[in-house]
Formats: sequence, C-alpha cells, structure tokens
Amino acid sequence: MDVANLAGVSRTTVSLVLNNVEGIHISPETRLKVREAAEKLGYIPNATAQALATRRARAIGLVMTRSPHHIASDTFLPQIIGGLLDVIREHKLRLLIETVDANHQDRAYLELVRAKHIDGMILLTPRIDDAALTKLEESDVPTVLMGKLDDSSLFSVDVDNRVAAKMAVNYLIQLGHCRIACIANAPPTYSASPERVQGYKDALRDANIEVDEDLICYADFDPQSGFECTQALLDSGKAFTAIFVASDNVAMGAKAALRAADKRIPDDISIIGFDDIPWAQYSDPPLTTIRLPAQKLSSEACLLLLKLMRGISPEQQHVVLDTELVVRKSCRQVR
Amino acid sequence: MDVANLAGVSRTTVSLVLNNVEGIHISPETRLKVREAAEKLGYIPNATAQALATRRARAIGLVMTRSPHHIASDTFLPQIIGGLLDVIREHKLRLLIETVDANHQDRAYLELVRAKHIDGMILLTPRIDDAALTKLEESDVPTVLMGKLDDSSLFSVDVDNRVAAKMAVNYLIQLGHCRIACIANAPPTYSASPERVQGYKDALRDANIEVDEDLICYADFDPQSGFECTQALLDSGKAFTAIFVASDNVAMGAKAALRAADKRIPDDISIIGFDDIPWAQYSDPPLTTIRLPAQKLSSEACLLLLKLMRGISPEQQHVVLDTELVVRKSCRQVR
DNA sequence: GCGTGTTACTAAAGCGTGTTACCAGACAAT
DNA sequence: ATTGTCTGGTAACACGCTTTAGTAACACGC
Repeated sequence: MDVANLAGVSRTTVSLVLNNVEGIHISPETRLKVREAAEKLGYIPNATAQALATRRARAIGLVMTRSPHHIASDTFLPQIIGGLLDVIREHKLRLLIETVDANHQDRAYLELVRAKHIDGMILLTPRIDDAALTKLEESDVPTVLMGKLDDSSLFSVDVDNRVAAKMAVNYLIQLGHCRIACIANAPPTYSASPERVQGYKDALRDANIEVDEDLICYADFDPQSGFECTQALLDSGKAFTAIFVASDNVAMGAKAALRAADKRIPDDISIIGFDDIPWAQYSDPPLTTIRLPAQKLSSEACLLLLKLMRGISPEQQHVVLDTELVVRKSCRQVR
Repeated sequence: MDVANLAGVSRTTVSLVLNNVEGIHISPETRLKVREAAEKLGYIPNATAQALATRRARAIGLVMTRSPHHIASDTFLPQIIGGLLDVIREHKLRLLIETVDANHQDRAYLELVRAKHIDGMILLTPRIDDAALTKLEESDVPTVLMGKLDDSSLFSVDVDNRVAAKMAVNYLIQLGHCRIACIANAPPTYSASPERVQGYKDALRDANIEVDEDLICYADFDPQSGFECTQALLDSGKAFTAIFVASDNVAMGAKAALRAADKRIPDDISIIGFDDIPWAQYSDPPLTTIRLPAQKLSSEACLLLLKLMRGISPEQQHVVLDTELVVRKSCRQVR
C-alpha cells in the first residue's frame, strides 16, 4: 500500500484512519497525513479485498425467478429498481440483479449468499410452489419478499391484494355493475394472483352477486395474454358489463381486445385495472385503477432488509402499504 | 478447505479439478474423488476470494447517469436488463446496477472498476457533455456505450438514429404531410436526441420542405413532458398535420394532449413514434412507430463487452443495428 | 547409468484488505 | 521505584481462493 509509505505510517494506521474506526487513538496530524496521501494518490480501496476481510459484500441482490422474456416485459422493474437505488445509494451498497431458473435446485437461493457476493436479498414475485424457499426460511440469510406468502415465515413487504381488489370491484358494483368478469394478473402459482381473485369474490359475495367461475380467467403478466383472455371471455358468450383486470399491463391488452370487438370503453364495457403504471393515465380512456406504490414498496423492502442485515429484528414481520383507488374515465355508471 | 481433506488431496488439486484447468495432469480417479467430496459437502466456492485471487470480479456493471426518478420511468430498462441477463447467464457472470451522480467527479466511472467489483461496464444513454467519459477513454477499462457519441473512441452499440428518424418522417411525407412537428425524446445533451432531430430535418430538406424551428421541441423522457410539449405546440398556433415524436413513451403523453384538445388521431393529426415499446401496439389507435431492437441492442453490447474483457479487439468499433418502420393506425393519408 | 521427459501432485506465496494482540512511551497514582 | 492507565502506533495473521515453482516417481532412449 503506497498510501502508507507516502504518509510514513503503517498499513494498519491507514486502514484505521480511512475507515474512521471508532474508539481508537490516532493523532489529528497523522490522520491528516494519511488523508492527504490517499487523496494525492487517488487511492480507491479494493472492494473485493474488503469484502473478503470483513466477510461482508456490501451488496444486496434483487432476485427474480422469471425468464428473461418475462423480465423484459415487466412494467414495474424500473420503479422497483429506482426505489432500491434510492436507498442503496445512501448506504453505499451495491445492487446485483440475479435470476434463478424456474426449475432450480433447492439450494439455488442459498448459493447466491453462500458464494458471498451478496449479504441479503429481495425476492420478487415469489411463487407458492417454490420448494427452495423453505430452505431459505431455515437458513439465517437476510431475505425480504416483495409479495407475501401466507405460510412463509420470511419477512415481506406488500400491499393487501385482497382488500385492494375488493375495493376495485366494489367501485364497479357501486356504479351498478353486476355482471363483472375478472382477469387475474398471473397464473395462480404467483401469490398475488389468487389473492386478487379472492378480493374480487369477496366484493361480489358482499353484494350478493353470485360468483360465476366462467367469468374468471388467468393472464400471464403481459398485454398479449390480456388480449387473449378478453377474447376468450367475449367468445364464451357470457354477458358482462365490466371487467376487473388485476394488472394494468394486462389491461392494455384487454382494452385492445375490446376495441377489436367494437366494444366501446366505458360505454359498452367498463374496465378497471390494478397497479397504476405510468401509462394508465395516458391511455384512452384514462384507466381507472388501483394504485400500487411500487417504488415505495421496494424502498421499504430495502430498508427492512438493511435492518435484517444489521441483525436488528424489525418490529413487524409483514409491512403492508396502502393502495388507493384512482378514478379516471374507464368505468361508467349503469342505470 | 474441507473438500481437500475429505478427498485426501491438497487444496491446490481441488482448485485445479473444480476449475477444470486445462493442460494439467490429474488422474481420473482423483478428479472423481474431488468431485464427490465437493458434492457431498455441498461446497460452494467463495466468489469474493476467487475474485481477489484472480483479479477478476466476473461481474459487469450497467451504469446509468440518470436520477432514480428517471430510472423509475425508463420504459426500456426491463428490455435492456433482459437482454443483458440472457448473455450474462450463459457466461456465469453477474450484473450490477450502478448509478453515477449527474454532477459526478471525473473519476466516477473509473472508481467503479478500480474498486474492482466490476470488470467492465455498459454505459446507458451517455451525455455529450460528460467530461468523465474522456477519462474513461484514456483508461483501458472495457466499456461499451449504448448509444453513440460522435467524437468518442469508446466502443458502442446503437441504431442509426438519424437514418431511423428520417425513415419515420419520410413515411409521413409520403402520406402527404408537409407541416410536420417534431418532439425530441430528450434534452439535446443526450446524443440520440439531436441525431433524431437531424434525421427529421434531413427528411424535410430532401422533400424541399422548409424546416420551421418553432415546430421542434424537446421532451424529457417521460409522458408528462410529451404532454406539455404537445400543448405548447398546439398553443403556439402554428399549423401542423402530423407529429414525429422521437420516443413512444413521450408519444403516450402527446396523444393524451391531442385528445385533451379534441384532436382525433389520425383524422386530425397523425402521429408517429420511435422505439416500439410493448404498449405501442396496444394503444388506441395502435401507434405507428420505428422499432428499436432494445433487447438485441443490449445483448449485443454485452457480447461486445465480453470480447473486450477477454482482450479480443472486435472487428468493428461501432455496432449498428437495424431499425424498422412498423405501420399501424396512427397516421393517415392526406389528400 | 545417465540425462531428459512426462505424469501426478503439493507447498507456499500471493491477492489487498481488516483486525487482533502487542508494544513503547508518557503520565499519574500508589 | 513500582504499578497502572492512557495514547499512538505497529507486526503479523486471517479471509478463501489461485497459481507458481517445485518435487517425487516413473518411463524412455542411448
């Protein structure tokens, strides 16, 4: 280490000064000498060596189980990454994007941490049927789920999907709709999907409207799947005057399918989305939807993770953020 | 290292076997013993220690200069990340997301690499006025730009923005439009922005249409800025029958502004976008646009970077991918 | 029997930090 | 004078891996 030479002190002293180690006695003059030498040489500590010595990588992983295709069409990713970066930058950490194969080993998640390039991780859209998660629970690896799993002991940050979905469907019911279709955001193995469908059913039952399973279908994240679901609903011949689409992204496809079938929105069919993606308000007609605080969700997840990484056990295991009904122009009153 | 004990060999041998080091003689029986021992113990090499010993982090950085706000609203990020992950997974590398302050130090980029947590980097939407890039050029840090800078010696992957923009505007001209407004995707400091404006001007000049600077304005990446630009154009009182919007994302806002002003698309005003984001085809009317191969762009950038990291000097310094006019329903023929 | 290779493997020296244990000196209290 | 405490600093080991230089054993040609 040349800084030590230039400052005329030992490597130890350099390390102590530059890391501002507390409870150690170094004279102000020496501190200054070290700082000046480091500045002069443009010294940048080697993060890898630090990581090895301290056994902390100073990095967290954003772990996704989806395929690159699904990642590429994930509307929320930018907001989630934005939220994480907000927090991470303050804490001088790094952010790794990790993917895990759909048919991964039990050890898959653990490997990421055991290999020690991350200190903790945030798991996106966990799947109910993911056996590897159990291994994670048993370990003491700091982990935060974005999206809750009911029988999991892992920490999580989420909205109350069921209540939020109910709020959306209640709104349609208040407008006088009683034949309401439901397009879920994703296959039922992704936990948010059945929860939102449940909220849909809750609202119908509270209003004494019979649930018709034929009016429920499951999309697969992207607009295309929404297009296909909507066509299938229309082709089924079942009558409905409104659709609750549990994802704005999917709703984009649904709207296109309605237009293709010459159904006007909201005159013929009302549509309410979920998420409030940036385009929702700019689409035609502006989409009424449930706002999901995506960026806030990820920054909260990150804060929670940081606590776990410091060994602090947070007061609440499941952080639940509020959603909000955003009324725009895609739903109309039925007489 | 317990694997060594269990297999009854030295740490060296374990390392040699597990890394499949070439040109070294180890008997098949020993190899098997080592592999079995490693398997039995669930041995996972420590990536940090490997990085320190080999002086390679086996990670690349996706570096962005934008603020978290802009990152959160970046339509392309998922596709770019998807493209990178595609390549990275095959090569067993990791992906770090890095941000650099807008008013950063000259050394900012170099620090990332000097700190040795990445071996190379991909720079997103570089700015013309970024002095730190010069430092990067002088260094031998493997770097690939996504988006070209004219006077930069750095490697780059991009489309020909000028030609692509010209193609878009030519299409409008062919349809009979001659009063064509232009909304650039971003402030002129981002290189793609002036290039696309230049393509717009090229097309007009070739058609002997006078360029009216009052019909050109600059948005700022997001729909909101497109909304405002379009309102300003409408308020200016200048006549135009078509708008070339150099970003689909911005075009979303532009369309909303046109609707707000009771202009029908394409009956009153034709609009052509740029990028072909996933929602373009699902918007109403489906947006005619220029397709930017975003995912391909980032996977090519990644492949190029991998070559640089291996010390291979690629045949071409600037990879230019093709764009394509995607005709949908947002432009109409003028008699 | 001697050099010359070849095969199969290992000891030990890094990689660049953090950190523990220790030391020398100054000063105060006993 | 001895002991204890505080200050300011350092030597040396540890982190978990790769890699260089080397060794021991054996085969081969002459």
